[in-house]
Amino acid sequence: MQLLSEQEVLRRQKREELSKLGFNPYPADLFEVNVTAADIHKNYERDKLNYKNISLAGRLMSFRVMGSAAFAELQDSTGRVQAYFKRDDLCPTEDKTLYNTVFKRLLDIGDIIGIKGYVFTTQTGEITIHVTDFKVLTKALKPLPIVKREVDEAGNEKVYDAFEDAEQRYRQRYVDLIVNPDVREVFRKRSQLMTTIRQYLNEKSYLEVETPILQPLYGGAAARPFKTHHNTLDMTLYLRIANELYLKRLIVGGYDGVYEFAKDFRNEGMSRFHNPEFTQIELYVAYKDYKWMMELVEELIEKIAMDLHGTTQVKVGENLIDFKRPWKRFTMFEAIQHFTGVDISQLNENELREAAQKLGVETDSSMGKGKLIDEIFGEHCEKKLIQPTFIMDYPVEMSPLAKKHRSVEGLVERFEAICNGKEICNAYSELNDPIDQRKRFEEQLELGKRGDAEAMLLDEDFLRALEYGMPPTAGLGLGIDRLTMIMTGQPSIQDVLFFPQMKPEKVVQQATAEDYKAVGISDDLIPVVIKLGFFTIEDLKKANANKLHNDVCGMRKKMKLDNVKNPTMEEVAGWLAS
RNA sequence: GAAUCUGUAGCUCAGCUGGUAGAGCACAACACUUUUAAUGUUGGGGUCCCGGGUUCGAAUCCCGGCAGGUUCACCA
Repeated sequence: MQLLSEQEVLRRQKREELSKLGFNPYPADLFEVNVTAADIHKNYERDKLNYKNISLAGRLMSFRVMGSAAFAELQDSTGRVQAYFKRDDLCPTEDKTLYNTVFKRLLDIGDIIGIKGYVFTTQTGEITIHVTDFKVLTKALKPLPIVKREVDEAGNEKVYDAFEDAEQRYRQRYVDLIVNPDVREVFRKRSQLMTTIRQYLNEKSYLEVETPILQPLYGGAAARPFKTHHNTLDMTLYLRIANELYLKRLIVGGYDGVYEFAKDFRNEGMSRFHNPEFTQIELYVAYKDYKWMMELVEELIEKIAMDLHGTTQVKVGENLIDFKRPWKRFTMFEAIQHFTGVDISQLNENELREAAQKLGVETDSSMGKGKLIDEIFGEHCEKKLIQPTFIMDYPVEMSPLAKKHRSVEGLVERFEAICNGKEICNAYSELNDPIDQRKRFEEQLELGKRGDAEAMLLDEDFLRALEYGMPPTAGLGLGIDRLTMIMTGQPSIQDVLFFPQMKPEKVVQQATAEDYKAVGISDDLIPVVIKLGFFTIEDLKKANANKLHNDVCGMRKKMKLDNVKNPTMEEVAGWLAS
């Protein structure tokens, strides 16, 4: 048995009443739509003749009833439009049921209806649909949060009773999308962003591919995986943490360029920058290097900004970020020198550790050269890089899949683009020397043995592929969620995922109607017992029979259930004894 | 994982030093033929997150849970 609020009960009654009057609250037949709200607002003024006979469907979002005439707002996928309902137009005969009963009494905010009519402009200047006929398309049983907006003379929008509780918005994203148009817009932009990337890469004739999500060995990144089991094969499988090694196999196979929008899964902490599943696009192009890839990233992301905003400048929180090419470029050593004044490029491990400590970076003995450099960078540089910036040439220890630098010992050909203090992409000249790659994997295995839970595994099949020969290749991983956060100015990753991962909703313990009946409580009295706070039979059994009898009779009266007979003392005792 | 804040009506929130809950919107009824946060009058609606404790008495104080936000740490 479900506990319903007064409004939910009422809407269920209205649903019944509609049916009785012959209005199916959930009709099966299609409703012909020939216009959208946005279309009307955009084109009506200069093309009035075309809006004499329109048909539109949407959700009722507000009512302003004034006796025999009323205004309502209808929301479709493109926005809202006002509709005018006039009793004598809707009901030209003596029978005023359609207006008086169906429209005024049985419709609620949240219901979905279809209307037919013509467009006009009201005395106050609002473009409005004069409704000549309407049809109930879906009765909503739950009330929506009512968010009211007012636009003042300066054009500033004021929002009243905003629906902004993050938990409710994420758990019931459908409600969030209904009442918060800016949320709908964020996800539209996310989709546009992916379309722009796809078009850009397709124009270059790169192939969009799909590779396994269930992998017997996880690889391509340093992260802890989700583990699962295949019954028929009776084997452990992992949800991918990256698709890098599979895409490179395809480059070995002879494609010049491959990319995949990949859902990756990492079994790690959650925060406003981390969701257990996230989307990354990975791209591999043969015969290119990381410098070439930098040019591509600049061009692609500048294009995304233009497509989404019509400008290269995007406001993110307090910062105005400009994606206009060319972006600033630093080697990692240059960046550290720039922000700390210390040149660490010639230091050995002990000198590095000393330098790190002087700079206030916490160190421990397990940290090698690469880790130390990375820590200094993370502590002193990354957060300060607001405008898009390329950081190039990383220590080899941090990058087991990247090719050794063409001219500097101890580094690899790798870059990251940092924007708004966060990494948005990561790219290398890919390591294609199978002997070197095997050595790097073996070093990772050593790290694993020392307890590094994120160390990579050795992938024999991947090495076999490299042994057949992979051309020099540039590779890129670009985080779609993080890029969307920046491009839409959203502060947390949950705001760019429709359904972010959350702890399960707590389910309130609740006995069913059958449970109550089983102990001998009649249908009529079940709501009374629930109202008294006995949500489980267990709770009920603990009650004192005299008090329970008294309470039930009292509550029955309070709930004005005049048709329901009070139980006898013996009956109540029977509930508890059964 | 740590620190910190929050949890009261369908929604947004008040509720002081403890005295069995309030507002606005939403809902119901009535009035109202171009309103726009429509308006006016009247009314209904609460597991005050859950469980303990202190007390004559707890939404309020204490302890423990649960859920969420923020910041930090690890990771993209």
